[in-house]
Amino acid sequence: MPELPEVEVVRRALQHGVGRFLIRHVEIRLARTVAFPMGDCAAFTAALTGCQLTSWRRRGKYLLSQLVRQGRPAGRLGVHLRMTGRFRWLNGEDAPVCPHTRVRFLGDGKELRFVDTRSFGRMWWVPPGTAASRVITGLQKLGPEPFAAAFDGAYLERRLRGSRRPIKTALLDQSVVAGVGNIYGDECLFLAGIPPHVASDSLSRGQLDRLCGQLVQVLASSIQQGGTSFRDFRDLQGVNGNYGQTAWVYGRSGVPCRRCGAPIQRQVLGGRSSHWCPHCQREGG
DNA sequence: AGTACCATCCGGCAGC
DNA sequence: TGCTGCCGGATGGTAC
Repeated sequence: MPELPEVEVVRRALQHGVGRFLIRHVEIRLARTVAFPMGDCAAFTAALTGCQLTSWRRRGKYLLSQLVRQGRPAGRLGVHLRMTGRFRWLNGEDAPVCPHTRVRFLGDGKELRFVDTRSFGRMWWVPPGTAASRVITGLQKLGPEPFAAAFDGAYLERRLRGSRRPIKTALLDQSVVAGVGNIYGDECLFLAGIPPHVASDSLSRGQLDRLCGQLVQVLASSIQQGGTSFRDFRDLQGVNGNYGQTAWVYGRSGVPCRRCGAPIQRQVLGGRSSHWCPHCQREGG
């Protein structure tokens, strides 16, 4: 369930908190976690042993770290947290290895640990000189970053022209815009006053402008809060968030809208549950 | 081509 | 208390 803001918060913590520790040993406790080289834990382990994880960048919900061995580029490490994946940074301290520990990067009394309850999270080693998208296929059809200048109402109008599918389904489509999941999809539709079920191509330019604006705002504010707007999120120290942000509609079906008191509706769209206020989100509104 | 729909992966948890 | 079914990102397949 980490979406763009949570992944960005993790990226920043990895970038600034973990630093360049030297990986002396890699322990893969669940082989399935390694998506490339698929089924070859030894190759993955060999590729990362002796490396430092230097800069971390984010694309959509993917994390990419530059690997450096003895001062030379040694490929990259890609990570997708999926729903329950999280990193734990152990700087000298001891922590029992829980049963959901999937991968351990160890070195000099420090450890970067990947813990993933439902084990859907994935890691890829991108060999030097290889385009990341050749190994991490999900990167290929990723749409623009919400914070990119190219993402605006005009872009959405163009991209969604002729599409009859619900706007909520389009928002979750990573090829339309990268990084939006169910929570922020519902929240930005509420903030923009648009019901989730309306056909994508029936929205006016003004509505699409508003939708873009609200999406950018809600993502930015969540990053600012530390990405703690959803209950399972933990920082690198394993500490649960401060619930800085409360959802307007997500997960609130049946309870009164925080703004107008009308009962929040729930509807399945594209196989995913959507939550919305029938009063604050009206067609044409 | 665009889209809908399904199963898959997995464990926590709500509801009976 | 113990079972069943729901839930969810992304992918890959089928079907229209």
